[in-house]
Order: sequence, then structure tokens, then C-alpha cells
Amino acid sequence: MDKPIQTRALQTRARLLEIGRAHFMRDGVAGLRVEQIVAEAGVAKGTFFSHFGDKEGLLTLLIGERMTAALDRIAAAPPPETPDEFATALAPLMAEMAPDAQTFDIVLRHSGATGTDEEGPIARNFLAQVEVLTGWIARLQPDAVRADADPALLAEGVQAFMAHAMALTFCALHSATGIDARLRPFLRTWLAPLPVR
Amino acid sequence: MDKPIQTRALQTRARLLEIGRAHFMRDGVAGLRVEQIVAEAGVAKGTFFSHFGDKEGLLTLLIGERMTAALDRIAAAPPPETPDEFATALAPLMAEMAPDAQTFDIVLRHSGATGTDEEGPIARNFLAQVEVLTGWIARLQPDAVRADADPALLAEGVQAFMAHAMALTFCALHSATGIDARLRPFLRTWLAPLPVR
DNA sequence: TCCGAAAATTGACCGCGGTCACTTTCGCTA
DNA sequence: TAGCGAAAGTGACCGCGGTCAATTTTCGGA
Repeated sequence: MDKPIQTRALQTRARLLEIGRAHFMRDGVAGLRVEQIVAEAGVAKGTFFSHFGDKEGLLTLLIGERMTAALDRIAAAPPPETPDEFATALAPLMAEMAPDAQTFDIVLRHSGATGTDEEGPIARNFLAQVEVLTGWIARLQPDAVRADADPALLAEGVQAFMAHAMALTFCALHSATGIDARLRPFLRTWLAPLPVR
Repeated sequence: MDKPIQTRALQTRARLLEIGRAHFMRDGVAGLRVEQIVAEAGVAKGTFFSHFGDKEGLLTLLIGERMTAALDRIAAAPPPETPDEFATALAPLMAEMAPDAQTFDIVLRHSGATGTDEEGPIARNFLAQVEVLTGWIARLQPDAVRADADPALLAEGVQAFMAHAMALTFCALHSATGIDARLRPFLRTWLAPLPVR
């Protein structure tokens, strides 16, 4: 039942995480090579995989911790009061979720829990996002948001539009405009009370 | 300026395509190995890459042709008259876009044109989707759709919700319900003109 | 019919993620 | 403190996608 983890293992894991984090911060997903990390940490390749399962296991942790930090910062700030402010407030989080196409790929692939247990940090962050968004929507002024839909559904819809806006980042036609600018028209139409403003 | 392609090359390409298609149909993305295809076609590995660039180049073509067929079928059918019918009508297309997580990955990654030229069949299909959806929305009865938003924006939003519904397919919590059922509530709220009945 | 350049093809080679049977180390108890 | 079972770590090995200099094939013009 109990599974005592030896301090040796914790240290090894911490070392791998730290080195991996350094590479990820500097070069993104593309610059993260298992063999490089393992060499710098002075351990064998197999050790890496026994700790993280696969390369994506580590990446999931690294991306997840950045998303968590971004979401925490957002949740601590004063809540937005209009759909337009939603887009602005969410921009830093989206920047962490899609700094490059490969990261965005991983985020999307882990956005839904693949099993009831073992959710992973990214899936957990998505759930936390819904919490934050639902809270925002619920406390909006009645004249700033449509009242005919469940706030939870609206929150999930905001996520869908976030994903859409992020995907457009990697499209040549849209990469010029900022991500919040791409998100705004959708949120306006999605959240605003139906009779036009 | 002209680039005469020899019949030999066309035959080789056709053979690779056909064998690749057979594998893809049988086993999906996971069952498509370059070395296997090349061996069956009786050509060297390099030939494959000179024809398709990389493995995803071939997959893009195969997925694209299935999406095109599905969209053609949809466009030929009588257009839906309510948001709910949208979800039903789009289900076959979504089934082609996300038969498994890896295929869906590729579709998403190629959904936006990466450059002005060389769009690729999947990006072209996404543009065609917007055409079809915009047409549907524009010819809806006034009491069936909101009039306060640009049909093109609404069409793009439908795509965003399609992606969201497809992503949920690979989430354990939602895999039980059909994909059209997952899409419906979003389209109702997105397209409907009045508080949902 | 011969020739040269471009098109098409070749296959040895590489990088890197991932596996697994085996060895080392650790913590505990007799 | 000897020894045993489990946890941690090892590194040779594999599969597979992708590269590229060299080779063969094609074809239009002299």
C-alpha cells in the first residue's frame, strides 16, 4: 500500500526536472532532448523513462507548471467586467499554452482527462480554467452577459474559442494580429446579451 | 517554368499512395510505417521522402481526400434548417476528422495555412467548410438564427465548436455520448436568436 | 544515334525516443 | 552485521523517421 520513495530518487528526479526546465525555457519543446538531459544529469537513459514514462511526461509537467502559474496570476487579478476584458485577461495564459505549435499540440492532447484517475497537470489546469471562467461569468453585470445560457456552458465555449484563437497563431494569415484581438470578436458574440449591445 | 513530371515518377507516386491508403484505411495513422510502404512498393526509402517530404505529407493527402469526400457529400445534401440539424449534418465530417487522436492532431496542425502558397488539402478543406457553413447560415430562416453577427464569423465559430467537440471524444468523461450530441448545446447557444427554449 | 543535363531513385547512414534484462543501492529485520 | 527483498539505476539494443551524396534513368537537341 505504502510506497516509500527514497531521497536518492527524489534528488535524481529533481535534477532531471531542473535541467529539463532550463532547456525548455531556453529553446522550447524543440530544444528538449532526452539524451542531452540525461548526460547533463549524469544518469542513464533508462532512469529518465522510469521517472517520467516518456518525453511527454516531463513536458507535461513543465508546461503544466507554467500554465498553473499563469492561471494563478490571472485568478488573483481583479475579474474582467466585459467580454473584451476577458480576451485581454486571458492573453498571458494563452501565451503559455501556445508559445509554439508543438507545445500547443501537447496542451490540446492533454486537455481532456484520458482516464478518471491520473489526470495530469494540464487536464487539471483546464478544469481550473472552467472554475475561474464560470466565476467571472457568474459575477458579470446582467447587462454585460447573456442570461439565457448556463455559465458553465459559456465558460467551456470560451475555452473552445481560446483554442481556436491559439490555433490561428500558427496560421500565416493571422499571425500578425495579437491573440487577444483574434479572440475578442468571438467572445463579444458569444457572451454579449443577444439583442445587440 | 515548366516542370515535366515523368510517367515513371507518377507511377511510383501512385503506387506509394495506394499502398499507404490501404494501410491507413486498415490501421489508421498508427499502422502507417514508411519502411513498410516502401518495402511493399519495391522502392528505396529516399524515394518516399522525395515524393511526400515526410510521413505527414502522405498522411495529409490521405486524410485530406477523406475529408473532401465527406464535405462533398454534406454539401450535396439538403442544407440543415436548425442549429440542431447542423450538428447532425456535420457528424460524418467530424468522424473523418477525428477517427483517432493522432489523426485529429494532424488535422488541427494543418487547419491553418502555414504559408500563403502551398496550403495543403486539409487547410483547403477548412476553407471549404467555411464556405459551406456560411452558405447554410445565410439561407437560414430569420427566426432560426441570430441576425446580429456576421455569418462568416458564425461559421468560423461553428468550426471552433466542432474542434472542441472532437477533442472531447478523446476524453474519458465524454466518450460515451455521440459527437453530435456534444456539439448540439454549443451550436444552439451560438446560433439561436433567442433564449434557448 | 549520341550526349549532357535534369529528373528520379538509391541505400548506407544518422539521431533520437523508447525498452528491458541485469546490476547496484537502500532499508529493514533477524 | 549479515542478509534479503524491493527500489533505483544502468546501458546495450531496437525501431523508425529522415538525410544526402552518389547512381541510374529519361529525354530533347545536335
